Amino acid sequence: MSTFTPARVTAAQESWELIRRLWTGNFPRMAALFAEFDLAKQQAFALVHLEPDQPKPMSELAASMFCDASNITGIADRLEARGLVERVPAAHDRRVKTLVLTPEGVRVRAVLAARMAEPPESVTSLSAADQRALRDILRRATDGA
Amino acid sequence: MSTFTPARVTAAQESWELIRRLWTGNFPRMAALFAEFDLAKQQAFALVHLEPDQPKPMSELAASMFCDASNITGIADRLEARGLVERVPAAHDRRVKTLVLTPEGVRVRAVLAARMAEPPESVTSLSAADQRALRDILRRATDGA
DNA sequence: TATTGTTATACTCTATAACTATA
DNA sequence: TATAGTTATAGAGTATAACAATA
Repeated sequence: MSTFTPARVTAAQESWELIRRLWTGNFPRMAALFAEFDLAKQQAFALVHLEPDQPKPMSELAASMFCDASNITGIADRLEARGLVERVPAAHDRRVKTLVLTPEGVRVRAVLAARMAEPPESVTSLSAADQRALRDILRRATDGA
Repeated sequence: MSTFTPARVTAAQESWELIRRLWTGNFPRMAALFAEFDLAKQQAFALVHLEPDQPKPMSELAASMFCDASNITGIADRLEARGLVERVPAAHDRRVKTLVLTPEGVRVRAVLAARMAEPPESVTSLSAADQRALRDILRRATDGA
């Protein structure tokens, strides 16, 4: 165990610490991926949060990204300047602007999402039985959530 | 499954997606914790990366945090201004400056680390058997790493 | 010559508060 | 009045490049 956990650890605490380690261990891989597309981290996440043919209100994106709505303005500006996203006013409420992936945005998002979904070696190197058991337990854990 | 994963998913891919969901689901809790101590995210992480009575060279901290060394200057400045950290020149190499937790830094770090190590409800609500199985699989996954 | 930490620069992200246009 | 998005502001993090002190 590490720095981040006390001396006596429950199975839940140790699991959480190992999950943290698994996740943060992937920072370099993610950073390299974003750099490859010359996208800032939040731009990449915003892109992946958008789905093809599913206009998403900016306020909704802010909620998904756990940030204030005012931040989305700038992020959308930069993605729009790159031609990856378009602002489309909502029909039912003229205050709302939705974000829509452009064809280029759809392409970039597909690659980003696929690469981000690739499990790290720590997971793929588990036995098939462990992989299934891990999935089943995590399904139970995230069931209500 | 979500946005982030393709239609046909292996157990490893789904596990990875569920881990992502578990981790990002904790953003609000972490944000609230950092706000409680009036610390920016990276300041909190830097603090937790430091251990009592273990002077850490700034360059080493940069490596742990996967960021450029130049960023640590500002982060250390702000932690030092708060009285949580001190810069102590290394004896063996006068180019190196180490960061050391002050007594107050030790106290704050202890609380931060403990709270960050608390597993989310998704994990604690698993059966005891599932918690142990999860821990064992994750141990095997992160074994080499 | 190479390395550690600093500085300068330019950019991105962050929340808050004030504004606009709608509702 | 209330809400969606924008703008302005101030602060924080980010990498790059140039610099000082030291090795």
